[in-house]
Amino acid sequence: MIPAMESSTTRFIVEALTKAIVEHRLHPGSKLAEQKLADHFGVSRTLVRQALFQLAQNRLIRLEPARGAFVAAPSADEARQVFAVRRMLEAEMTRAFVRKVTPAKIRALKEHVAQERSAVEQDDVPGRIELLGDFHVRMAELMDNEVLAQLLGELISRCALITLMYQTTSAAKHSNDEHVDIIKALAARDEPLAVRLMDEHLQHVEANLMFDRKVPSNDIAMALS
Amino acid sequence: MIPAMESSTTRFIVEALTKAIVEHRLHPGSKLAEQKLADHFGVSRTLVRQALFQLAQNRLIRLEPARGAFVAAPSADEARQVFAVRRMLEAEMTRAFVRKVTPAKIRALKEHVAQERSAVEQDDVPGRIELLGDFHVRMAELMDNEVLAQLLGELISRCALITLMYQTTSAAKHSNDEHVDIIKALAARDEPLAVRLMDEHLQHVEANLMFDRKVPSNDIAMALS
DNA sequence: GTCGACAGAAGTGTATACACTTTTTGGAAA
DNA sequence: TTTCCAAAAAGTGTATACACTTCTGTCGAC
Repeated sequence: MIPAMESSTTRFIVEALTKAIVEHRLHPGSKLAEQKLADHFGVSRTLVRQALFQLAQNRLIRLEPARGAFVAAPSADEARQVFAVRRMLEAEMTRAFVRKVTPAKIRALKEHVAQERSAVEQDDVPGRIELLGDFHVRMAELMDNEVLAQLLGELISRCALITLMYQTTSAAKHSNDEHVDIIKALAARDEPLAVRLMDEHLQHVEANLMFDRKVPSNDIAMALS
Repeated sequence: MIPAMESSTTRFIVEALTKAIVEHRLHPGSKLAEQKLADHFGVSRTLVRQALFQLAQNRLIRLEPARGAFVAAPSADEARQVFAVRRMLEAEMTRAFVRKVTPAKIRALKEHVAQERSAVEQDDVPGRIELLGDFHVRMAELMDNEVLAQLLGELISRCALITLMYQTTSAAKHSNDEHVDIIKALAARDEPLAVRLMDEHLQHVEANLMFDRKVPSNDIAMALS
């Protein structure tokens, strides 16, 4: 390990693991053994541990004392809470967005939705999940509020895990359609409609989750390769 | 260091440092040298580093590569963003609270406000800051949404740092009074009024910050500009 | 006197060592 | 075969070692 690697090594590990978890290559409940991860990334356990601590703060993994790290398996109850917070935050975000809307912003959102559509149509599951979530982050970014964007990003990471645990494939197209409708309302500066559509959209996403589905457990070497 | 200390040692360090930062015993910009902290807490740098990483994720400190950790000094712009997010989140939280209000919840809030008042009257600055912030966290907790409570808690920690950097003493009493008014509106189940009061309250808190006050910063460039 | 270079000190970044805990395993007893 | 227990293996938690970077202060060139 070259020391001048800027310490963003940890960040790299965090992102690789986040991606693997969010894209479901690492299943909820899987054990993340430090030495195995260290070997895989070619670093010492030190850096892996730092990364695991960060992931634990993001609630993507669970750390059990003296037992190790496990990919988080959010309960249905936690899922409901996360969605409740998202609805609160995004309702107001939508309001604020309408008040500050510009043609350029609408264009940016439309472009994003087009990408979504193509991912949905190609049945690109990981890409689809990421893009459908990013729609909401993109809105936050367009409001020039990094704090909001980052917070929402974290919430949506948690949602992605939940979504991938529970979401049916058929719901994706529906989400994409709803995004289109939301943009129309935003462009029309119809605040009540936009807020209502956003709220209903999030309720639909939540309602379509299948909380009774069973989740498998798997091995890390395969998922990260 | 006894190994069976459960690894909550790190948590202890995080909390001690958080308290010190939020109570302004560590000034924004101060350097946090790992070995000094390690000596102070009687542990190795390993645990201190873990704690510093966590604090960095909470935005209470800033980590500069190869240079070390410094107590964060949120910019006025960041303060505005944080408050914008709080207003979004808490407006909706207030709405939801009104819909789920019970006499017991009102009683809990009233009790809390009484504590606030006593801290304000005794000029207990750290206690006052903590309690005034906790009012909002308490509301979140009363809604049985841990995710919301924790998120708001983090936001308010950041606000506490901002507040302590910028808030005038006189504003505290005002905040306390506004909390009383909010509770009245909640008890009366007057949703529009409660939401409006909460929004105005947060705007007042923000407006009363003195962004032009010179902060005791170690950053020479800023101090001399 | 000012500037720059260099040596040492101080400090961070990563790896490794070691103590302790949990899990696994192998076999003996029932 | 099943159950239980002990010993080994594997794994986590913390401390320490060492390489590298940044800072500081001195000394010589100008």
